Amino acid sequence: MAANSQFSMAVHVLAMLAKSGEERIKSESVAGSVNTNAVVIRRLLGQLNQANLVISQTGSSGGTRLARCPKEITLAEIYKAVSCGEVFALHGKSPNQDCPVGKNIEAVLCNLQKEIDKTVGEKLSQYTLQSVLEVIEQGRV
Amino acid sequence: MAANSQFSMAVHVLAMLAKSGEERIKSESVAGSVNTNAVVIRRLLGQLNQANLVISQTGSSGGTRLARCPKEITLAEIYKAVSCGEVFALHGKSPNQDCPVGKNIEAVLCNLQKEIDKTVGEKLSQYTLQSVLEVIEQGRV
DNA sequence: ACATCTGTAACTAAACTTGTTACAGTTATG
DNA sequence: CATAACTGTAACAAGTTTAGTTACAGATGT
Repeated sequence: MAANSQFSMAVHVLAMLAKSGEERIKSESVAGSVNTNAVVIRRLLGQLNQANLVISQTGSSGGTRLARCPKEITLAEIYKAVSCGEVFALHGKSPNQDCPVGKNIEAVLCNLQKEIDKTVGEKLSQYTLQSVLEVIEQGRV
Repeated sequence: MAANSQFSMAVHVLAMLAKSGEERIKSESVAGSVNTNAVVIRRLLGQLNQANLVISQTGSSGGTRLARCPKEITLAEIYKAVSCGEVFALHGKSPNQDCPVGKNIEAVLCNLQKEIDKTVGEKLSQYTLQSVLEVIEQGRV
């Protein structure tokens, strides 16, 4: 279980909130659908809250709802809110700077990394939470 | 050190092999440039070998060289050869099938995953090992 | 025969994600 | 105002992954 599934979980959670409209949903309910612990959900909601995607209320009859209309939330925003960010990682240790390849490879890979991340972001921004919800409610993909 | 940097390492390694042309390179030499252990390099070369990107020779004066011309090796092939594959992971546990969202979200995310992976592959196939080598040798990015 | 490589198994250490318990702080309600 | 019902968050355990290491079998040139 070491693969990062936060984006998947985030889309799931936000789809539920989108479906519920103005109504506030409890972390326990969401956890039931995602099939995990409520604290895991609250941790995730914390990140989504920081990204201004949801609004939570504490106290009795508290819960969480979307901060914006599902039509205005793109998957790119969700990805950005929860991801560690990079499709692939650069070297852990720095390459040997005395080697002509080692000396320049980092800059090349860093630029490539940015470009790939940008490409992923652009693709994800083609989808909104609304579009995801529509597919889910139609039951066909 | 848990972020997957195999793609970065693979590009580095293959760039070195590309620069050396027909000459066979020892894993020890490559390890010196990447700044890691020779066994790590040999493990990586094993994957690149399975993908028909390199050819290794055992025994004294053995080593590894590219299996093809750098112009014919795209970064997409390299990515495919070493990556675990996915930009984001699906849920670890299955969502609650009794929930209308939980029931359908997996299929939606799975399709999305495939599409993102395809997008990354297409972007990476725009670059060849040759093009990477040219940037490295010019020293500017 | 021997030195020099690759290939690979086995083990360790570090990092990360998830799950879980525990508890402080907030809010609605009788 | 007391209590029940929430969220927010810290702290810790467990499982997984990656990288680094050591060790050694097998291949090959001299």
